[in-house]
Amino acid sequence: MEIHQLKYFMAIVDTGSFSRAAEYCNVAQPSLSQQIKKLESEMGRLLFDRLGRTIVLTDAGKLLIPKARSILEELQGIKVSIHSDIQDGQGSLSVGFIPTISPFVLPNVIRRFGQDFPNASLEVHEDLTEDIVQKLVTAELDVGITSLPIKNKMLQTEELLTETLLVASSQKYGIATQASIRVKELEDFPFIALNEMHCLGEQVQDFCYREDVNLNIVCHTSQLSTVHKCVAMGLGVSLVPRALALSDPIEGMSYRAISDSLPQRKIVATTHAKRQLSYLARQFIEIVRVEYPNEKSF
Amino acid sequence: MEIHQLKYFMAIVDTGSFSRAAEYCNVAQPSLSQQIKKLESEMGRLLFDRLGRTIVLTDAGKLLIPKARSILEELQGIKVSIHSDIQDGQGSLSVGFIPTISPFVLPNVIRRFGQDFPNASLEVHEDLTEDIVQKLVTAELDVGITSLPIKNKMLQTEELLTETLLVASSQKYGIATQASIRVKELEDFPFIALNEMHCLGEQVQDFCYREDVNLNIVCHTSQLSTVHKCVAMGLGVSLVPRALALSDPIEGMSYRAISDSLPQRKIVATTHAKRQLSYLARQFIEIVRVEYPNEKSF
DNA sequence: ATGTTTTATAGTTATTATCTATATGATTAG
DNA sequence: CTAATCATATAGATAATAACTATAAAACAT
Repeated sequence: MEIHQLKYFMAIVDTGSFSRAAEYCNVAQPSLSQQIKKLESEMGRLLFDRLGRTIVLTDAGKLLIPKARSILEELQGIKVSIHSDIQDGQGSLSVGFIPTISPFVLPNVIRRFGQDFPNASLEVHEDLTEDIVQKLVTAELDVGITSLPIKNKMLQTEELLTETLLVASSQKYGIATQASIRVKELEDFPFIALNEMHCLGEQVQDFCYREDVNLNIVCHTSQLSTVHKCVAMGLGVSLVPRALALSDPIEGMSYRAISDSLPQRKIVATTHAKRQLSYLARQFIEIVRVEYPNEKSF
Repeated sequence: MEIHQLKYFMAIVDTGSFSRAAEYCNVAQPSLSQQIKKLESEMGRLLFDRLGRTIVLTDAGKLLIPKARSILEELQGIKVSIHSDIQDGQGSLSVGFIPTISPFVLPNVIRRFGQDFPNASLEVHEDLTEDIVQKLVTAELDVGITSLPIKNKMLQTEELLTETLLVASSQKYGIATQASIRVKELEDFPFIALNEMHCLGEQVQDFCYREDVNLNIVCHTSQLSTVHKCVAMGLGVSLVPRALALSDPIEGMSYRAISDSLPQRKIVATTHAKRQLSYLARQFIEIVRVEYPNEKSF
């Protein structure tokens, strides 16, 4: 059964004749005769009784009408309907965050996305950069919110913001109240380090290496929140993302910028270079950009 | 947009690859590549992202899946569904009765048909033979319940029964109580005649002409029920269908067969010779055959 | 009867889906 | 890092098929 056969059938039904239907369909009349004959033989029943000059629907023909009409309408509407479904935010999106970003942005982003796209289904993964990269490559994820560098050349990144790392410390250390903090002063305090499995841990290491700072690391933890708590307990100081200070500040702690050299990380939306970004993905990235904590300055 | 394109699309979705889908569809792989490309260009959107070895659905692709599946299933089911709709008695039927039949059979036939085919829509016309013939020819009617002769050669008839005409009279006349009635005796009583516009009127005339009976017609009416009432009032006798006596006998009247020559009319189902009889039409004819009043004998 | 109209059939042409062969590009193995 | 392998895309040829032209057959109108 072919669509043009159903079209011809409906045209004959609507016009009441093969000839007029042929004209309407811009084909020659014998084409209709042939195609209807095919349709009839496929259905195993006549669709029309040919009474010489006039034709009449058989019972099978009558019953075919609503079905044929429905199929043609459905087909007709597909293109437009997909277009509007997309604008409607229908669809699914699978995104990944690294653990040193998700705590600050995930809640707001999920809420906002849910508000803006109630018909979309969102799947969120929290993973280390490495795993996110892998899942982006295999298309398990549509978008990854990570920090640079992303070295996989299958992927492309879109910069969202540059995030400063601030010196976090409790009041116990003088660094909390100094007029300004210089890089080299980091050596003077015990340091709470994030495990290198996190890109943030690496980034801090790299920064210190570049700045020739020899940290006095007294603790390695695998979670940023643990780092934060350790600092709050006065076990040492650390370098933490500005967003942490904005989103989850702990009472009595100070978060201060270094005056002579800013440690920074670039937050990016990472996607597969060969995949076209879906509408939802683009909108999601914009939501992250907007919802990323960014109010006051330090 | 063509059906095979949707089939290929779904096969690719189901198998996850062009090659496997091609195998599944029993076509070569390039055919799929081409047809999907066509589909994509018609939709104005990519359906798959080609990531080298693997492919991933785009958002448009994901949204197409349910629509394509629904259309294919609908198409798939059409043949069977029409078949079962017909067995289900779905459809419409337009039938005609002549006025000298309808009073006896219409009510029962309509009731029975409605019970047997609750999903069918029945349209009943009461018309003179001539009009029924015309409407059968133009296919306004599917079936006509008439009496012979039907001379139009576009039509065919199927015999339902042979109906005897009985001598109807009131007790006023001796004919009501005689041991037997002979044709010639009809001349001895005033006769109530049905207008010749009715085939029954003609049939009575013809019968009398053949039997060389000279009726003493005292009244011409255009309705059988009027004939009946006139006879009941003792204005004369008449020849009426057996079914009238069975269906609407009037208290105190006699309905008796002629002993030496039976006037009869053949009741037939008339249909267009070139139209195939629908299932409903066949069933309808059988219902008329069964429901036609036929209990006792006279 | 004759001309007109409508559908069906026959044979041909044109379209187009499919095929084979091969290129391109990506992942896997050595 | 190169070679082998696997998957999709492209090119050109072939085959299937829908469409065409011409004409027949049938039915209706004049």
